[in-house]
Amino acid sequence: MALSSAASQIDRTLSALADPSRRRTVELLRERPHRAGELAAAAGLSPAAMSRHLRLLRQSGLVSERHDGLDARVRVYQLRPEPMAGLAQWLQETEAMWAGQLTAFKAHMQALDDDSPA
Amino acid sequence: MALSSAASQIDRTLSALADPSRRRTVELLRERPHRAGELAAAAGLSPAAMSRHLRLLRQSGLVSERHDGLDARVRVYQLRPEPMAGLAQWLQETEAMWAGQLTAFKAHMQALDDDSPA
DNA sequence: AAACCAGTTAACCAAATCATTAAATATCTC
DNA sequence: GAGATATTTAATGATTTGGTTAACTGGTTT
Repeated sequence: MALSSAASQIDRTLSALADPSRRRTVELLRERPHRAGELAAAAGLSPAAMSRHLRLLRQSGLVSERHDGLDARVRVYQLRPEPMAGLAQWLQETEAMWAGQLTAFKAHMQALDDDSPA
Repeated sequence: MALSSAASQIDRTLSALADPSRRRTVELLRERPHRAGELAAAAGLSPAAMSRHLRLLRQSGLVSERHDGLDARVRVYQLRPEPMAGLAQWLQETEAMWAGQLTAFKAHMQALDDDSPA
């Protein structure tokens, strides 16, 4: 199994998400795709700064870029599922040791969910 | 809900995990608690460097420290579940978005289907 | 008590990181 | 074609980060 490459992908994902501006950007993107300019404004950054963050997010595989159909100047960014899924899996491996505690926690959350109306 | 405080805890967790040496350390700790010296040797770091990483991991809430019962000089580090669970939950919110997009996609297809007939 | 051992802290340095401003690339609109 | 617009890239500078070595703190051993 290619553990080392998987590991370095986790590293890339984590260091990409470590920056608050990039994490904010990802949170915006998980609602829906956004234009680069929208992201810059919403994150309170200059277009240049956001562009650099987006390049890093692209290189880390967290986002994909496409050109808008109507106006080819605008670039639309979208979240890619793979790195997040990989990180989730890494976390699950970590959580295995807490199986007992987590089972209790999940049972608690499940109980809360069950309270929610149909 | 205290989103901002929860957010900054996520930030602390992510930036703590972003460093490869610290991520390696966490991977060692998720098998079992370790002494500081063991962690330094296993991660290929000087005791001083590892000590600084452990301080940061402690401050971020990812690990707890205790003194060994027999030899009070040695410090045993252990993984704490809360920050990892918080990060897992944040990731789940992302997965919810995939489900949401899929739902939207299906709705879109449904709308097309409704247009199609006869 | 003297020497030793586990670990942390302090001071210092090199490398990485992030924002900013200015210039460059396309692309659109008139 | 002449601007305006959306975004990226380059150059620069300040801040942060991670490692090293050397001193320091407690605790142990003999």
